[in-house]
Amino acid sequence: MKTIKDIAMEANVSTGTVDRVLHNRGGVSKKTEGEIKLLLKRYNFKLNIMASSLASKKNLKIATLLPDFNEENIFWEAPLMGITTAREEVEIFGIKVENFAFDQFKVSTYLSQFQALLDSMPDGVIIVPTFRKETQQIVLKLEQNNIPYIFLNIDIEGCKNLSFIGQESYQSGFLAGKLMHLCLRDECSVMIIQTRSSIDDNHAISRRINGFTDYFSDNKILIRTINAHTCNLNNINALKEKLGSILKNNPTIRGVFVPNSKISVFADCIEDLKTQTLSLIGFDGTKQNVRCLKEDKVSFLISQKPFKQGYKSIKLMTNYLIEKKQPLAKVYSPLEILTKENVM
Amino acid sequence: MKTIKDIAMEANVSTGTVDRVLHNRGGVSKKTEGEIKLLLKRYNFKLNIMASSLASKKNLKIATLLPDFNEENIFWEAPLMGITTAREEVEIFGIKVENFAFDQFKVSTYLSQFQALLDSMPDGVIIVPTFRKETQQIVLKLEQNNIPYIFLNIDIEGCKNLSFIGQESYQSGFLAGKLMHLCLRDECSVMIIQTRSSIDDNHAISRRINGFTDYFSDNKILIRTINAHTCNLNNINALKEKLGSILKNNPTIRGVFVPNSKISVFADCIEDLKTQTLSLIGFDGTKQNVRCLKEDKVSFLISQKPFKQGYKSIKLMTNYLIEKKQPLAKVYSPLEILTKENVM
DNA sequence: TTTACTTTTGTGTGCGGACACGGAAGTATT
DNA sequence: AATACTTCCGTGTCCGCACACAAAAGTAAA
Repeated sequence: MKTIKDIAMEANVSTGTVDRVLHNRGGVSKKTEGEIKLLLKRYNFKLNIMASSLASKKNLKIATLLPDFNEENIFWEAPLMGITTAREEVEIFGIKVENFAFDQFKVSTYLSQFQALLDSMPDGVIIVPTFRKETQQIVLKLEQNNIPYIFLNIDIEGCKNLSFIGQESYQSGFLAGKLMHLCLRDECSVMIIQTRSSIDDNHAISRRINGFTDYFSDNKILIRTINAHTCNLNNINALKEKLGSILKNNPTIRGVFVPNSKISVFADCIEDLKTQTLSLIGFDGTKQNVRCLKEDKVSFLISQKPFKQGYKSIKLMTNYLIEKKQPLAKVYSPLEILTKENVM
Repeated sequence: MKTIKDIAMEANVSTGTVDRVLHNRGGVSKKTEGEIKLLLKRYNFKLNIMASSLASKKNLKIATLLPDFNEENIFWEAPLMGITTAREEVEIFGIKVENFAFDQFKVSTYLSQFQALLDSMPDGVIIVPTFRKETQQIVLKLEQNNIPYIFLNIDIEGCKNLSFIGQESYQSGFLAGKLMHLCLRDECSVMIIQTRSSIDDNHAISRRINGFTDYFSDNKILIRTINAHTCNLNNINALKEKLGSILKNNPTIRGVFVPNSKISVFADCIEDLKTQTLSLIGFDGTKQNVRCLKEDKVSFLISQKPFKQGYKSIKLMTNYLIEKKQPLAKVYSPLEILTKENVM
């Protein structure tokens, strides 16, 4: 492994000059710069990251902006854990990670937390762009400050984000269709439960539904889908009543598809109704969902490995900040199929 | 973050003494050693790996012993790629990785390649213990030389291996049973194809079969299983003939279960036979198997993420060698379900 | 040619730790 | 008390790089 000193000797210059070329610090004549770059290429020179980050002592900071989580909405815990794991791995490179959390039901907190984030002067930002319009303003400020940013979990087109890390929504719905089809016998109908709330405003949910229904039409499988719209997930009794009446009015329903991460709520409701046997398919391996899987209330979950996504976001940003490694524009997580027999 | 210097100052000793304590180099009085260890604990002192490996310049070496791969048997390519990826990540820590490959059909190459490995004086070894008896001798030599070793993919009980990285075979068969059940309608039979060869001598295959059949008995599902034994996978015509006659004699067969990674071979045979529609379930996402998945010849593959396993083996060994981090005794890969809709 | 200034290059120090070496303190022997 | 050891501990150098500072070389104006 060649060192800077080696290169410098061979180019008949000092290490300082090589250093300047390596970091585009300027102040080097065209001629020597050319010679040095040639040698660098010839030997495929790689900086020794250990020595480099040891010497630099520059403290880079990555800031994250994620929805917060609580008992009811535990989904966002996983990405944060991934971020925390990655944080420990990169802190040795002199990289600090600071997390900001907002209430995904209150736009105002999104904006205020972003302001706090911006005030902390980060060198890179990981962001879950929950609100489309507000995100436009936000990224503008980031771009003004020349701060690179990565979208996590939710994608918004037309931004200059370094990368998007998440799921192929359409395909995940398509996969759900396949699994649902396997669970069903003969002719029957499937209920698709949609939750009307601002947070589902991102297109991911509708893309999942499209993928789901397309699976059946693409494969020429006749099936009736019944769309159920629910609003308040907290009012369990109202929910039960609503679901109960739908199931009663549609006795051919054999499958339930929930295109968001809340299937456990419905699974628990339906369990109590104890009508016909149903196959439930939903998304994300949250604790509650996994419990339902184990209790045979849910047949399949499709997970996007949120832990991994969080982890990756930090790693990619780190690689970009330290080594200027440009990540892929879209980093899609594999679609993981969870069922009773392969969880944990 | 406290440094050695900080600790030394607070203990009124020099950095050298702290260093001696940290590395158990001896030559420190009980009294001062106690004081220093107290401070180390109090501040939860962590060595700066960057500085540490930069200064040490000790070149640790990890050697691997895996079956080789070729056109017919491509499975072992994936772990090796994982190892190669990890190699790049750890070489900065001054760790070299050297790979040795043996012919999994020839015990003699296993032993001779091990000898070559041993001659290279590695500091840690990753090994796929394909042959049970010979492995007993091998690990003895490793233990004599105080070389830690990790079992990859195949587990052998009663050895002092640092860790085993692989799959829960029984559970993976059980999962296969579940998926097979989903694919089947009504009463029918399932053919289990076993390949008689010395390499399947490890218990993993039989555990998979046990898990598979247990799924049906545990869930009180009546199903008939037909065991087909094949020997030579190279003689395609003989294979076709054999499978063809079995299928003809057992017209109720609707599912085919192949408990090793060779399902593509059978899938291609059966395709040509074009008898009844069958659901095929097998293991491992090799190129050929994935092709069959895409061509709808195979319904499901259960993958053990061999790339990841290889990757992890190097990382775990590195952590052990550098930071003396003891890995878990058993590191089980999650059982990944692959189907047409979620590959790639 | 001298002076003033800009461009280009060299040098030195420190990041945190590993380890060789030498020296001080303590113990045993004569 | 002098000598010979052993035990214990401090110092200095180097690892490969970043960066501030100094110095040299080149250029332009007087």
